[in-house]
Amino acid sequence: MSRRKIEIKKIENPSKKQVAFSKRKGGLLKKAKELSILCSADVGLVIFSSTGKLFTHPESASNLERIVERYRLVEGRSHGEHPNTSFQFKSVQAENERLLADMRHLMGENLTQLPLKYLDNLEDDLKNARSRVRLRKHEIMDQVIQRDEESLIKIGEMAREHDVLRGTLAQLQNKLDNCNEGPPSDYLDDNAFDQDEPNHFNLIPPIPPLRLQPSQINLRDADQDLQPELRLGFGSYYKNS
Amino acid sequence: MSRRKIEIKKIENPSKKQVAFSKRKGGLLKKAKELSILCSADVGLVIFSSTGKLFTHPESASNLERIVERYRLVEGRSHGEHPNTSFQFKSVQAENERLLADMRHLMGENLTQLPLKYLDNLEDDLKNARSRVRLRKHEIMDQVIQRDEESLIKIGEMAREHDVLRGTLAQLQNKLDNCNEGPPSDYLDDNAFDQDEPNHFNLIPPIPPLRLQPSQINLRDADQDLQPELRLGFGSYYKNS
DNA sequence: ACCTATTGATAAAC
DNA sequence: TGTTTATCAATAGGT
Repeated sequence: MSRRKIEIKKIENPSKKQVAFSKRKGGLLKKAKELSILCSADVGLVIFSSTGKLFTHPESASNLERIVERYRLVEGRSHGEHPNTSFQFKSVQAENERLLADMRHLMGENLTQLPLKYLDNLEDDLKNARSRVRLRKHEIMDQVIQRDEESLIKIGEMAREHDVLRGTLAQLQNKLDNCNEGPPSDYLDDNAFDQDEPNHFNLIPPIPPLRLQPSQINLRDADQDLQPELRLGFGSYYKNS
Repeated sequence: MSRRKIEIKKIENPSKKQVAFSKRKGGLLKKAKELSILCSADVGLVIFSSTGKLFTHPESASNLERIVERYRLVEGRSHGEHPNTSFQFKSVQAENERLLADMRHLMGENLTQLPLKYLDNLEDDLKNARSRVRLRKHEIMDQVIQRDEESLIKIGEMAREHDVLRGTLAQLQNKLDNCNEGPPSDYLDDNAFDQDEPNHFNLIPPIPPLRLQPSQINLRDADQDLQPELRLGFGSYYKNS
């Protein structure tokens, strides 16, 4: 429905996916509303974006809740299920189990019962995930490198300023020394450096001049022995079955 | 969207309403499915016709039930009116959140807040997982190939036996024909082939001899267009945080 | 249910 | 995110 026909399969490009989601969500909600109005139908629509954001028709939660209840009533009747209080808990628990199973698969575990086609998809997902992770790593590394370069420049500038200040300071110190040997003078203003204490320039320790060091950061090989707390916490989610 | 623009208001004509409902219901369900596939979104749609008939996406009641539960969780959470406030429930829910977060990372999503070290570990995990998946795939493929070869051998043996049997059968047929032209004979025993019916060898249709076909199975490229239900159901497990 | 003129939805580009 | 535009898809009305 647009400039070009698209195949109905998962959009990998996150940006395109987001745009498509936004547009199609709007279209779907609109059509849901139209159907409900035109045909006096009870239409309930819930949409979770892949980022977990919720959108519904109708917008009113209580109205949607009514439709959900109606659905439960009809569906429960055909399956002999009754909406008891523990249902929610069971449902969350069941979702947990599914998540755990998928998670294990994503970690390359418990693969023995999976059909070849599923494994093929899994490998594909892992490949895509890894390339996204690599992309993000490179983004971060580029940022760090850029910040590093900027820092070096900044440090250079500061070093030069610092040298100038030291020079000035030395001059002032000399003049002060001369003054102490001769009559008092007002060359120095107590507030010139916003000091709380009176002048004790001769007590200021000599500051070594800043010099740039060639800083070779090897981001790739750094920290091969990573902190355990930075590992995926997956292993800790295993349950006894 | 059609021959004439229509106003979005209740269709009074029952016949037109029924036609419109049928068409638009199909379109809505189709678009719901498309959105869920294209954008990895969790989409639940229930439609009650004005006559009370129920249509849903997804068609599977358990999958829709899961989405409904997810909706309830999110909606209840935001309104603080969740009836089930037991500690157990909350803990399962919290575990769910953790699983989801890790899951997203394993799918290469929501990476922006992760530190470089974590990403490094993640990439490592993904690499290892993928190699395990590949290993398992190859195991399966090797099994299939081996079974295939064994089957070919077996078929070869059976084909040879079959030829022998056909030869014998032809001989017997000839003899029987000769007997029918001449005096009766007892060359043939009714039970020789364990038949329920009396001999009607000339009624047995000719069986074409089995011959081996070179069977080139391309396991790698087979089924590139995989069934969506074989995909990881990850997208559908997202929740609001 | 099928047909098709027309409106509506939307992918790509900005 | 919003707007525009060229296309593709859905569908109202007719058969």
